Amino acid sequence: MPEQHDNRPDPARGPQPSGPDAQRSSRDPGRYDFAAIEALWQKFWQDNKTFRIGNPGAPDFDAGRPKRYILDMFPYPSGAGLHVGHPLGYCATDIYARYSRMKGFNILHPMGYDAFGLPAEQYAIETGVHPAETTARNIDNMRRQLKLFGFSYDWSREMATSTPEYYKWTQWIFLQMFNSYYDEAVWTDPNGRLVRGRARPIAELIEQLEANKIGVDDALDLVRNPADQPHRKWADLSVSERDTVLNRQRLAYLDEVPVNWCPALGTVLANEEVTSEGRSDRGNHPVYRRPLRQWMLRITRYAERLLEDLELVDWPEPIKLMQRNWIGRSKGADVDFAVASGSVDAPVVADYEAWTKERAGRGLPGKTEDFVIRVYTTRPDTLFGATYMVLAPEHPLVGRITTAEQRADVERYVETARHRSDLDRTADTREKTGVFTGAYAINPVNEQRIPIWVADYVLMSYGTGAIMAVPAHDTRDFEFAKTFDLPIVPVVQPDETWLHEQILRGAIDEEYCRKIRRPNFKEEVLDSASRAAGIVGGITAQNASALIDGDDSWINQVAMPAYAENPAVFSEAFTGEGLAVNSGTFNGQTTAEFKENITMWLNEHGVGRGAVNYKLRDWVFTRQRYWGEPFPILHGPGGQTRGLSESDLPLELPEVEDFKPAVSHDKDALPEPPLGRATEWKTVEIDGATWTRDLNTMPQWAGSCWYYLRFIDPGNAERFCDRAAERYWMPIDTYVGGAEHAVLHLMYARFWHKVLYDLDHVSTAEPFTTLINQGMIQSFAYSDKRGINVPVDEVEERPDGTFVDRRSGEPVVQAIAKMSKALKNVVNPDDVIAQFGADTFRCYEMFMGPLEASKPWNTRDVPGVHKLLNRIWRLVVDAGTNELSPALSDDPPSDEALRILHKTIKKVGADIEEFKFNTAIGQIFEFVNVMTPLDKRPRRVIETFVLVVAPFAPHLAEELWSRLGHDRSLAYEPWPQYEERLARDETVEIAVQINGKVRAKIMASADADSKTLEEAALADPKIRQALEGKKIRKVIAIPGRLVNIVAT
RNA sequence: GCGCGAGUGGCGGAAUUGGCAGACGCGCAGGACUUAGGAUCCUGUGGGGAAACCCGUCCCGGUUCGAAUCCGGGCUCGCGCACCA
Repeated sequence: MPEQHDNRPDPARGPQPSGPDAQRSSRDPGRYDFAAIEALWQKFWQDNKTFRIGNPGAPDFDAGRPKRYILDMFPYPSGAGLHVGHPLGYCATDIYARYSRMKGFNILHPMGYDAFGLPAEQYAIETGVHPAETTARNIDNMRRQLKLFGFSYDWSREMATSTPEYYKWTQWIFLQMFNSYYDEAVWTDPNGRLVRGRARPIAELIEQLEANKIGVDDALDLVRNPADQPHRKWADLSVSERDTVLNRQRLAYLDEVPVNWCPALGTVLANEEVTSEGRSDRGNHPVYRRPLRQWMLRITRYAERLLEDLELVDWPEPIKLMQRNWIGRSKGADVDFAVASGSVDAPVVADYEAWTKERAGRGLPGKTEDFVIRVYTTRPDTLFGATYMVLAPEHPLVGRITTAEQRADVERYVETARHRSDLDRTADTREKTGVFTGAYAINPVNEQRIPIWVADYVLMSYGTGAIMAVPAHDTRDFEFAKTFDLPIVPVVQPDETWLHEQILRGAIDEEYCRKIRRPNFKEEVLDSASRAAGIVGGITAQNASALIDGDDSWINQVAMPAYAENPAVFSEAFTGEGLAVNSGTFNGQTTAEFKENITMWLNEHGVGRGAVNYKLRDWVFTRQRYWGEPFPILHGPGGQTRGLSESDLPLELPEVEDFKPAVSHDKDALPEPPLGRATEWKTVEIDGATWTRDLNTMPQWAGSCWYYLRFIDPGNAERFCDRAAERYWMPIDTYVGGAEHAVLHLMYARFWHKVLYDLDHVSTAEPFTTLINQGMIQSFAYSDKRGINVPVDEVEERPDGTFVDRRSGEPVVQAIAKMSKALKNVVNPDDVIAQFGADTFRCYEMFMGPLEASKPWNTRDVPGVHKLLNRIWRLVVDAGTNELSPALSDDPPSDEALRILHKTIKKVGADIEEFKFNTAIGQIFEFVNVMTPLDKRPRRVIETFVLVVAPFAPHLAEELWSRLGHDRSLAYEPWPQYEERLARDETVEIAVQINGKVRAKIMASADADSKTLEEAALADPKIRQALEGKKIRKVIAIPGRLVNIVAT
């Protein structure tokens, strides 16, 4: 707890207003001079370090108090500064923090800057100004703006991710990942939960390798049980082989992954930056998909835990759902398909019978043989319907199994696919393309030879990059099979409702019917359906309803046979569940039974097993940029990698003259990132050998993955943060930010946190207990009849509610949109504060509506809130004299005054706890509405009310508190208590309904029971009149609410 | 296409989660005080009707004594994912 703040500012000595206001102030000495008041108190808070908080162990720190860690998502210091959207969340957390302080919590409420990033670098490329310089300037401006709002941050903890003191620890955490592997064993975590798998120091793995408890196979993958499997010993491996083995286990590892490479821009582009023509969004240069050696983070190992632990946090359900979808867990089976003998020159299963015999009883091998295609499916129950296979164009087997006759076609196809961007491949058109490889595989369940195709609708990045195609029951396979005339065998009986709907919707593929020379198929089906249902004249609008309501036998007589004969005549595949058909001994089983049984069968025969898959991919962690954290890594002469030791951190960003990426017109040229120009920095001599530094930088997410930990102990030079302080402050109780970070930032930060947790560096499994997403602040935008945007401040509303361009008088139309320069509807917080003050800004944004909702800024509404603050001011200060208002009275407060006060304390407190600030301010309005007309205002009531207002309008509240005679800041005054008895009305109005319609209102005591209410209601003259001649059937009386009389 | 969320006066939004729809604010109308007001204060303000009353929470249907709220179907808007096998 900070010590008492006793330097009470004297308002008379505070900054004196000047300019046009000064004149008015001489006539209105006691007016609400927000500018002076806000400057005064901001200086006071700063001088007195009012909001500074220590850590456990500090002399003035009371560790006995409960804590709240209240955090905003920190901003990127852009050149444009804060827009009105930023402070929305900041105001909310500040109100909550100020309130919580008054409630007696120790509050950690810090602010900083996510300062590495592209805009500063882009600016440097264009102007030559160093990003550090731009960033520092932008931070200064943003700090200035943040301070204008009077946020109660502990500014001593301010920091930026781009300083070496900070990124030293970003690099350190990266090294933790580099020096760790994922051990799959189940363990009990420090919180007593059973968890499968955790990060462990890679030194532990090396120990086991050295002790020969773990071996290595020919492909340099781990052999877990070297006792009964052939393997190589660690001692016999070369340096680079060892490096490869470890690289495959590290949580931060190097891998060749396909990226969008633009040689002309000298950089990798995100999918979003590539046009559908496969060219760069900026500059229209060609883009190639090429494998590039990248740093990767093995987040996929954490997929299950990231999914499961969503149960531990209190987040908005939609955000949890987005994370679940992003992780994309699915359950199914891996199945091995042997490439058929004689179909290709490559090694194949010469003797399928012997091969199956050999596999039976042994389980699925960890790795596939050369001549085996492994697929993943969520529907192993449809295996009998797998009539062909598809490999992704990038699948390594494509080149090997393609027959000589098909080679030219396949190669051409693969090359085209390489040039299509991911975006294009997944674009809406989705026309199915593909080429037959000439090879066949054997379906393990029925030993049928099925053709193997290459098609780009199969993605190398999901599952195994190969699928078994079941055209009858998968939408994509269905389309593909129809395009290329592949057989479609139904193996799941569609349910009647589905068939019913297909026929009635006329979902029959007429084009396909013409193709198979049955052009009248649709009519045939519909006719016989109608006939079976006893309807004459085919299916018309009237007859359709007869079909719906009538006899369903036509489904079994007509639709089922039509489907069984050829499912392709329908427009859609049946992808639902149902009973198995055409599936040998499995016929008749339900989908669920079948899945279970076939998985067992596959297991027994050594051709498959149950499997779980995730959409989540490992995180590409490399950027070919300058303005980011350098990797603390050295590359050796033999291609081996080594991490810097902790004592060599931070590895500082070198100075370079030119920030432009190296540009080339050779698509195969290797990129040289800007760091390559730091010739001195680039290389290091170790024992006579030359090692090279990694020339890439980390992505912008890196710094924000752990900043919340640094806030706990930002000055610590020995550790990323003090252990005891971490244990006290973590987890973050309340985290507020935009929903745009629902997936990436929040997922990445949770991942890093779990790694640190596994390695015993932090004490909680999850970093963010409660998450709140503030909505977007939109703005009205106006456009004239030519569609040209008209600046907001040039638009005038006319009495009839229409809008005109003030300059031309032409009508304009109003729309609600994001704020943007192009729409000329940006609102600058600096302007609003200058005109109305920070307290007004804070209250206005909170009053706009629910925090989570997107809502339009409407400058017209701001004066209303300003007026509220003005009225509060005048409850205390006399406008004419600048003295305390003569209406303030020391007489005992009236019941009315007490009731509104206690109601207000109760409502505002409850609303703040629930982040419902809009209704809290509504209640403050009500208090002022009741208090204003009173000619005697009880001083104690007003004083208490000032405390209630303080979290929302802290400058105003401090000033009034001070004028009311208090000599210390109210920041740590206890939040007032309310008495339930006083917060309740004694008598309430009760609505009396007859048959649900209000017919009368009666006054009753608030705690009158049902019986009393019923009697009072029936005694009411209006009710008696309305009930005349009617019989009362029932009376429902809800105490405190209403009475409903049911009468006929 | 799949998933999620939301539709309430002229506008922003309330409604104890099934109990008087429209709290509070803006805007608008009228009034008071003022040399003046973009200040302040008071009154009114969902629609229709002279009134008694009637109609009203996107639309249609249902459950219930009672529905903005729950259920079924549909429409519109916003967001997320998008050939994930």
